[in-house]
Amino acid sequence: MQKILIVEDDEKLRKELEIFFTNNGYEVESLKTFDNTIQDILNINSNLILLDINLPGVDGEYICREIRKCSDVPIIIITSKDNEMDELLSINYGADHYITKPFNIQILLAKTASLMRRSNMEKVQDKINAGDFVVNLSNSTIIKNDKKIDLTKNELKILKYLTEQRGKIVSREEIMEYLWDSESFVDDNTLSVNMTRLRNKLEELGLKELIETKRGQGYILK
Amino acid sequence: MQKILIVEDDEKLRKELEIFFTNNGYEVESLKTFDNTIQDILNINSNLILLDINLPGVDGEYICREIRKCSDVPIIIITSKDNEMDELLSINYGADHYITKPFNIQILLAKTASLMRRSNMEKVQDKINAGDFVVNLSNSTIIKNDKKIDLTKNELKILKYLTEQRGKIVSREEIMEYLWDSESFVDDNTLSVNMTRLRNKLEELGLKELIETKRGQGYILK
DNA sequence: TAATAATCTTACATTTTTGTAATAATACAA
DNA sequence: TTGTATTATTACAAAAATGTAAGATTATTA
Repeated sequence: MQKILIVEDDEKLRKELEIFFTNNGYEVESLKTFDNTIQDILNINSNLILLDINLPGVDGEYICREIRKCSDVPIIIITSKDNEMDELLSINYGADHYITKPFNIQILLAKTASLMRRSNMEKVQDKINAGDFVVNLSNSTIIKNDKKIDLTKNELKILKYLTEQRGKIVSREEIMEYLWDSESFVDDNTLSVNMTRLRNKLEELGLKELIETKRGQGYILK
Repeated sequence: MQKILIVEDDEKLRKELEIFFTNNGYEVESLKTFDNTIQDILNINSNLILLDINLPGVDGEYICREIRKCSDVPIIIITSKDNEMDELLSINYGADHYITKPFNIQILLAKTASLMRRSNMEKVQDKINAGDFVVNLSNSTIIKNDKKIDLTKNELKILKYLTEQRGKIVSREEIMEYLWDSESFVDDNTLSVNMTRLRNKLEELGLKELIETKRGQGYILK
């Protein structure tokens, strides 16, 4: 169940929001005192924060920034001032959306749902979709159509590196540094060997000549 | 250089946007005819799309959904109707933001910048930041403070799985299915062994008793 | 408390991954 | 074309990862 944290001093509005979001299937928690706001907010592990920017004796902008230092939780700012500077500021200090009082609560609901959906999807994006194939980082596999092949740690790293810079030439030195942290001194030829191994697996998937050698310059993933 | 694609039939507004974004350091491309809109949009590889929802003879909602099928590019909807249904709809069919004409162009600039920043960060999120430690999927390592330890494929998968559901109890069966695809029939005890190995590495990092056994139920990452 | 079932630990054999060495192939310049 | 530097390939040995077996712990319940 998704949890929404409400940080709002106006008791009437707070209650209204609590009831509304509870009725719409969310778990709701809210802050009623504001003398230790940042700590309180960070202690409550929520999926979205509804934050009134004009709390008594609290710098809302500062709070927003502090939250952002520790967390990517979506933040919706509630403001009562309708001028544009407010909007600009809220964008700049890390909030994901703002609404001005009074607001339409159905729109707020749609926006919270949309932000949470996005934030959930962002959780761990561990697949690189390269169009003609997909690299799965946590399984260490490459998938094309319905064929799947396991990659070893080295093969995965090379392929990931090249895929991220698809279309660019990547030097052998760069790849070697990425592979071996330039700690242990590994023979230059070892890269060639690993390259061959990767290429063989790619060819098993029908990805022939995906990695092209640019003699004297490096490799390029086409 | 970031590229913005403008899809707007009002020539005056289109020109204005082109000039404005060009002056602000973006590469701008725009659609002037709308008889093959979806294909045109998909062919132009842009970092953000500014889409007028009321194009002559074109269903903007449909376009938006079609784009979403193929791409996660941020979409900002331009609408002239100021009623709420429009906003709700735009949220639901995949747009990231909407603006109503006439709009303040500085606010639009801020919003485009913010959406593009977010979308760029989303590219490959291959690290799980768990607060007290970080799991790096492409290196297959776990990092705490400045200490780094290599994880094997199995250890990584178990830790990833538990971390993603931190605070929840995860059954042994679930983990085993995740580890071995329920293809090969691996002994139940093998999980225990892998668990021990992972726990030993975690302890090397000072992460003692991070994974707790819930006898009869599974494991929980605290 | 004793019996039982669940989980843990350790040691070991097998398989996989990795790096190196020796040799081959290739592209490019003289 | 020939010589040279760069990259590729193959085979092999060392290292790492993995699964299994056997026995040890631990929690739960009768």
